[in-house]
Amino acid sequence: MVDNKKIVKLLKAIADENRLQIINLLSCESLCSCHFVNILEISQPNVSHHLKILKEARLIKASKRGRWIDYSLNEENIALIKNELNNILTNYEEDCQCTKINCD
Amino acid sequence: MVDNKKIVKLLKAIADENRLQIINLLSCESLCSCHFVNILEISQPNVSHHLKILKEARLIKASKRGRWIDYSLNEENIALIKNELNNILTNYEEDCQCTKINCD
DNA sequence: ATAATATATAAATAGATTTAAATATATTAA
DNA sequence: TTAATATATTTAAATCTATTTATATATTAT
Repeated sequence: MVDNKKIVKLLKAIADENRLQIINLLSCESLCSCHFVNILEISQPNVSHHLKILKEARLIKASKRGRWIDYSLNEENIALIKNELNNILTNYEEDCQCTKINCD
Repeated sequence: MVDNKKIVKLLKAIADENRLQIINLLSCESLCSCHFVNILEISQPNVSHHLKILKEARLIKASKRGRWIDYSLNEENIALIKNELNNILTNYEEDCQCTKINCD
């Protein structure tokens, strides 16, 4: 049986328009927080909050560059999620918990 | 650019422990609503609510059998969804929206 | 027809998440 | 050292989601 709690946390991390767009934007270049404020047109503390959720889910990583913090995708972990999503959406015999119970 | 709104709705549909377990259970057999009440140990209206969300996301389909309604995975649609999710989490050149903007 | 059962819907509430406003911290520039 | 800038944190408000309770609808069995 899959560890649903952990997967749900990961899924919740990407199940948000702003955070999904952050991931999309980071898929071609690393960016610092200020760019998300401009591009997503949401407040700076809000961006900071979404970045924190993505960081905690280990979907992105941060690296300090002077005054700025560059964010980039955590590719390995994103590959993991991709696998997990595939598993969830794929009929795996070993996960089968058939009840073989009748309704009445 | 990917249609984030639609995808977020899908992700939100699976980003829930009860709904994820419903999908797990349906991966080996179709089941009627009463089974989820027993297995997930949540109220009948609550099960009904979660099934509705999964139906709206077209992840499951319902088929009436007398007094009962059998739920099963919407396999074709799940295959589609899997592709879309893979695209989001994969660095695709054509989706690149590089800003090439400097911080200061 | 009536009772029993499976599921759905509506309304109310509880819980969680998102956002905004204010403030704090850290770094650099003057 | 002081001012400016980038980011984080805290708190409160707003919004969204999940759950419960009560009720409705549909189907079957009696």
